[in-house]
Amino acid sequence: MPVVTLPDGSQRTFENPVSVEEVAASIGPGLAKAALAGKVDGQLVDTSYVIDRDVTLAIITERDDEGVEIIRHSCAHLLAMAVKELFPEAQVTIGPVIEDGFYYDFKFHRAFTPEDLEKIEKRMQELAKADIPVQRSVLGRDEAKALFREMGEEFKVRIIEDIPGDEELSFYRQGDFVDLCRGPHVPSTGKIKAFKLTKVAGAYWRGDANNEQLQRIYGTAWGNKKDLKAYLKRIEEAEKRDHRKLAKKLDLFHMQEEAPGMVFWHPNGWTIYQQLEQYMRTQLDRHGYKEIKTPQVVERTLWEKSGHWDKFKEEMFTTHSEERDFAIKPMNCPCHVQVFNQGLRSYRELPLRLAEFGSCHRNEPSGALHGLMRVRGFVQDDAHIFCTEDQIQDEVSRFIDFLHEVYADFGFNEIIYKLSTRPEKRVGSDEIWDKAEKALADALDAKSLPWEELPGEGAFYGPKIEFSLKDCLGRLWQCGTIQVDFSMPGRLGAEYVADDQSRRTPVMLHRAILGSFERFIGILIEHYEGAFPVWLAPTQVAILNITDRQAEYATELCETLKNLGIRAVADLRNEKIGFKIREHTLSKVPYLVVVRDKEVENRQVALRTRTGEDRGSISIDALIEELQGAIDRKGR
RNA sequence: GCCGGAAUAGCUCAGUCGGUAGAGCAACUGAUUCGUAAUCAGUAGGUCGCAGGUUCGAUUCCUGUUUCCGGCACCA
Repeated sequence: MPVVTLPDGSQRTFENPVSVEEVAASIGPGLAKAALAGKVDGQLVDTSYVIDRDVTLAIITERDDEGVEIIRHSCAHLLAMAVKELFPEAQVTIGPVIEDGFYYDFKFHRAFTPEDLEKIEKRMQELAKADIPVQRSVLGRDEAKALFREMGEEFKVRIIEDIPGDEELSFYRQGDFVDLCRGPHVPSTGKIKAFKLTKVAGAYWRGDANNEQLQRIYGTAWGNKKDLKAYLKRIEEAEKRDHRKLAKKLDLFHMQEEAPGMVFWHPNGWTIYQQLEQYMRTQLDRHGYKEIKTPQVVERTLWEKSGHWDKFKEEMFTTHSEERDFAIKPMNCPCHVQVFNQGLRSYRELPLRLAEFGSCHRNEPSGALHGLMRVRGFVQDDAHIFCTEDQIQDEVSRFIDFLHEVYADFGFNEIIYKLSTRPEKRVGSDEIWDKAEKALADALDAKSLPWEELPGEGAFYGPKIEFSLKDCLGRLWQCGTIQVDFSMPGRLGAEYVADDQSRRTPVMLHRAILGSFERFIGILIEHYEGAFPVWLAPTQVAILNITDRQAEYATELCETLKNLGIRAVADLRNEKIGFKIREHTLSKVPYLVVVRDKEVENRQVALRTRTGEDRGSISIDALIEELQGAIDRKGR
């Protein structure tokens, strides 16, 4: 006599074992129809699951996140079913749920075309409409292997071979299509109501570039049509924010064929870049860093000593002169150690924080390039802290404060923290790793910051914390990092004299807050949709006259503002005011100042913002106060 | 680097089932001095990414190549 406890605390007693579906039906026909799965004692199960003991049960519907996930997963199966019907020679592999959707990888002798995709989607719609029941079954390992081998599904056989022997193998059948799957799934294909195939792409079997390449079909699926529509809208919005498109509109930078992965900054973009650099320079100084500058072209031997040549020679740009090989620096750290190595260092100088806006070049694989987000030539807000092991935690703690301050100035308040710990292949004793990992974890804990551990993801030379920020669309961007390095100072002969007169090797902390300026600006463009906060805006205020009568006053006002360091322009063209307003609004100038005869007479300005807000006539002093207040607020 | 797609005027795009191309905006010229998101008229602008091939003829078809786009892999 199972007693089922529902989420509202109510209990139902049944005479005999009952299925989830039956429980739902006993509550109401609407729920029975909406039921996608059940959650029995916290475990997701199919609606066909039979309850034969006392349990807690929640009926999962499209309103639950888990319900949407199940729909996505089942939609992947529906996709595979449609593909197998239309292209019987295609082989199925895996079809997992991803953010906002799913994909399914197929082995097929040719690539799927967009027309294929249309056909497949159409077939999926028919199959969904047919409301085909989805049935779960359990098979023995040999039986299952034989089944798939018979169907010619070699990849499924390989997957089964990789599943630990003691695990139960469950299968889901809908019509003639069977797939190995953990489940749960929707009870019938009719529950899949809102989906769309989005793209085809190549993908490697098991994510390994050495394996054969498969055809991956991506799709999105939602609990209902409304959510699907909202999602498609969201994608459209994100496309409008594309920094590559906005860069053209706002004349920020360009890239061209002769310099792939390199940026040609235009005056507008370079203004933003300069604001960032000057801002970081001030901040670094305030936080006890010394700025340095090191060479761009450094002999290969140094990269051999640092260990980079071995691992990254393919990705380094090289050149030569007078029989010697050089590399254009891909990173700054070895050069910073050279600066540290000049003269005999004392423990009293530690921690020594050396910062550089170091221009680096990496010959990234062509397929990786992506606007400003992944480039071959970039500049980091890079710094290296030379310190003792005992100073690690305090330095990390200071760094996190510094980083929070900077991110807040850009309006990024949601930050994700990840701690990557020792990988299998590494240098340094376990004792040192214990200490370093603990120092990083303690620094995070001391600030009560939530963090996730990524075991084995640390660099071979030490553990690291990675800081990701969330933009206004909820996308995550990893920007900041602090990495402990036990290896390079030793390799490059860094030493200091300790208080007991012994010579010791310092620990080096690699750290960056923005990451690369290029990428960070790319993120900012998308985050602000090109409407930069006043402190970063290429033009902060545009002064517009109505007729020539106000030209002199407008010019004078523009000069006054410029003398205060405000980026002002006077637009004196013989154009209608509406035209000028439209142009400057489209170029997202934060403040528009209109001067009419009345303003000239009263030495005032009529203020309008780029959002269309009319602030009326104010004095010049009030304008200056407004502008400077906005500049000082930064992105906060 | 791998798979697929794309490349036409400064920008956004149309077009040619093989007969050397067109729109809007921008630019330029002229007129207009016009109170808060587009004044009117005119002019000019393209070896249709690059290199080969097929063809009487290629921007169009084929091959190669470069770059970009979407994924995958990579990311010191």
